[in-house]
Amino acid sequence: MDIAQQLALLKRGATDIKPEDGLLEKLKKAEKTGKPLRIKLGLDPTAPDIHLGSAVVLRKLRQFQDLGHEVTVVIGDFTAMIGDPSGRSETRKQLSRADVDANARTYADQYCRILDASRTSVRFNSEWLGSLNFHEVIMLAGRTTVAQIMERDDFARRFRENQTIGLHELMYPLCQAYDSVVLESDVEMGGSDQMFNIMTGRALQGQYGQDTQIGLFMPLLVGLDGVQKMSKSLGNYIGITEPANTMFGKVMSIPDRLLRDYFILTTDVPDSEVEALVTGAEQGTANPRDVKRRLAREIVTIYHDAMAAEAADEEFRRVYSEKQRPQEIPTKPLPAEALEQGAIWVCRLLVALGVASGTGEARRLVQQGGVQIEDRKVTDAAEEIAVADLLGAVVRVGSRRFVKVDGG
RNA sequence: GCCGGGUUACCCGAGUGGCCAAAGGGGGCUGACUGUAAAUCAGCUGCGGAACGCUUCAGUGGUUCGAAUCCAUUACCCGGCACCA
Repeated sequence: MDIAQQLALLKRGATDIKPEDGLLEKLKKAEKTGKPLRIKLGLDPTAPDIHLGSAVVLRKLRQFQDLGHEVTVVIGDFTAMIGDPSGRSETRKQLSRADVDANARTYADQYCRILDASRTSVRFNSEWLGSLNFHEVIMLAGRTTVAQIMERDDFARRFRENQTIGLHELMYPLCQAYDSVVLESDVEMGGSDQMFNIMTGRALQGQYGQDTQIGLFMPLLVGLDGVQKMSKSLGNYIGITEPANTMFGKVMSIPDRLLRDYFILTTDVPDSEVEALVTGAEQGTANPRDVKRRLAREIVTIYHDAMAAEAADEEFRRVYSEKQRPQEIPTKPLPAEALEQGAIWVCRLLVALGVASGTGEARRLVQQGGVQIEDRKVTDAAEEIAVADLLGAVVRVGSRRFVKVDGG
């Protein structure tokens, strides 16, 4: 692959590269010297679950690796004690050593599904930040100015609005920047919210007389709700370890307007093809549902395999397009009370099967016509169901929840 | 330490003595429709076998026939000021 092609590949999906022509320079340098580039990614040790959103950056790193470069993942265990002030108002809680280690292990299990482990090293930034003495810290702080640090949007805003800014928070960008100095990184990746921190790294490297890193920024992937960024805590995420069927279904539930972003950021489908697919969906020459199915298959193939994707697609069509039962239905035993009395109140049954949290909710489901027992819609919320009608029967709640009653 | 503001359901947030199980929005759930678990529209969304009852508005204790609402107090959060320099 020549350099122009490499550049095009690496630029795909990126929101920003700073400086713009820096990446080209770096690639040229690597080719000339034969030395791989060092790509750095800082990770927060608090949230170990990798989802499609966090995978956007990881997949970009993988592209670098496939081109022969080296990745260093920095676990910000030291900086976590400060808490990156970006955006959030509440101070982050401190993590114990054990928590950090446990989270890091979880990361390791997950990131190797995307990264090439042989070209990845993992470092904790407490390794070098933890041993700086106060004199060194002050000297480090002297490399920058208050005016520079206060350029950061959220600091500027908080200052303007008379909100508290801890002095230690001002040190955060400096810590992350120092990581880059220690690692002598060539490229630092991050979400678009990392702009300031990464550029501070670039400036600090210059202060230390190093070749300065460039920042490569990827957009934040919008979650299933179509509004907020994908995150575990908002529940609008697709985890990369989720079962194929779940993953497929979740992809099918994204709003149509996110199709282009998802194709570009989460799959390897070539740009030209993405464009054709998406415009087809937008102009009605292609069924958006089918375009989305294609997307879902691509994604499932990446994290499972082509066969699993095919099967998930089949299953989806079966259950949602043809309104049939899924292949596998979880089985639950018939509640004891039903056996004793020969019949059971529908609402109590739904609670016992775990599809309703209380009889109030169950009553609502029945009244709204969402409950079927063996293809018969239950309409009377007071109905008693005979045991004979229940053994081995499939209970359907809504369009996607199925439970089979144990046949005994 | 002082002064002020705050704490309401999954989340945000209205409510300042009865008409409050508590507006509105978000989220979730169900239905209709279809091109799909998209979009749109409609309903539901404290608990209970349910035109009745029960438990809720940070905790506790009061006032009152009656408290999310008034008083006292405790805890926590947010401001400001002071102390110290």
